[in-house]
Amino acid sequence: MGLDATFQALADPTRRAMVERLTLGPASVSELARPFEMSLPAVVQHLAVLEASGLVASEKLGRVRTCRIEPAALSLAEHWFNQRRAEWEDRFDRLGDYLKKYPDGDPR
Amino acid sequence: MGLDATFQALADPTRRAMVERLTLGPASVSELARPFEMSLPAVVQHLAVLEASGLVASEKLGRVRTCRIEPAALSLAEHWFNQRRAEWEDRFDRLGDYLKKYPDGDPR
DNA sequence: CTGATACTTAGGTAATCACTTAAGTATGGA
DNA sequence: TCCATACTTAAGTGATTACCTAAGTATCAG
Repeated sequence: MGLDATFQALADPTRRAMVERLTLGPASVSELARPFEMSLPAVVQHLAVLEASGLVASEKLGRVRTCRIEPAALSLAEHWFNQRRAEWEDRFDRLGDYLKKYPDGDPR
Repeated sequence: MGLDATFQALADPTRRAMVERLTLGPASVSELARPFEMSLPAVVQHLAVLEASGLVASEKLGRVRTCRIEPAALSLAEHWFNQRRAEWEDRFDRLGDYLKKYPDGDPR
C-alpha cells in the first residue's frame, strides 16, 4: 500500500481496465473476468495485485466475491502528480521572477 | 510512450525520486546519480526506462548528458486519474454505457 | 600527451511477473 | 442428492527486472 504498489498495479493494461470497470461500480470476479481472454486464475492474480496495492477491496458473500475500488488509494497516486505539477509550475514562477528582475540577461 | 510504460516507470522509488529531482530543473546523469548508493550503470538503466516512457528527455553536450522532465507525459498519466475521478463521480450514469459497449468483448 | 571525468557497453544473476493447466473447495438450485 | 457455478490452490514456465562488475569510449584540462 504505497506508491510503488499502486503504480506497479496500474502499469498493466488488464488491471487498468479492471479499475476502469470498477470505477463505474462493484462487480463480481467472473463479471470482471468476462471481457478478457485469459484464464480465470490469471484474472484473480491481477485482482490480488490490485488488492495488495489497496486500489481494490473485495468481500465474499456465498460463492460470489464482490469487488469495488478504493478511491482513497487512487487519490494518493493522483496527489503525487499534483505535487509534481506544483513543483514544476513553481519553478517557472521563479524563472519568471528572475527574468523580470534581470530583463537584459545575466546579472553582474 | 503509453500508460503502461509511464506507470511502470513510476512504480520504482528510485525513478520516482529522479522525476521529483527533475521537476525542479534539469540535471546531468552524475548529478542525478549522486543521491543513490547504486552503481552508475544502474542509474543509467533507470534513466533509460524513464526516457522510454517519455517522462524524461536528455541531450548530450560534450561528455555531459543533461536530463529534463517531459511534462506532457506526466500530464497524460495525470489525465487518466482525472477520467477515473470523473467516472467515479457519475458512475451510476456510466455503468450502463460500459456494459452496452463491452457486452462480451475486450475493453483494451 | 596524460590523466581524470562522464558516461557507455557488455554480460551475468537472482528475483519477480504474467500467464498457463490441472485439480480442489464451497455454495446454491432442482 | 446431484450438478453446475464461482471461485481457489498449486505448480510450472518463459520473459522481464533490477541490480552488479568489468571494461570500453569520448571529452576536457593541464
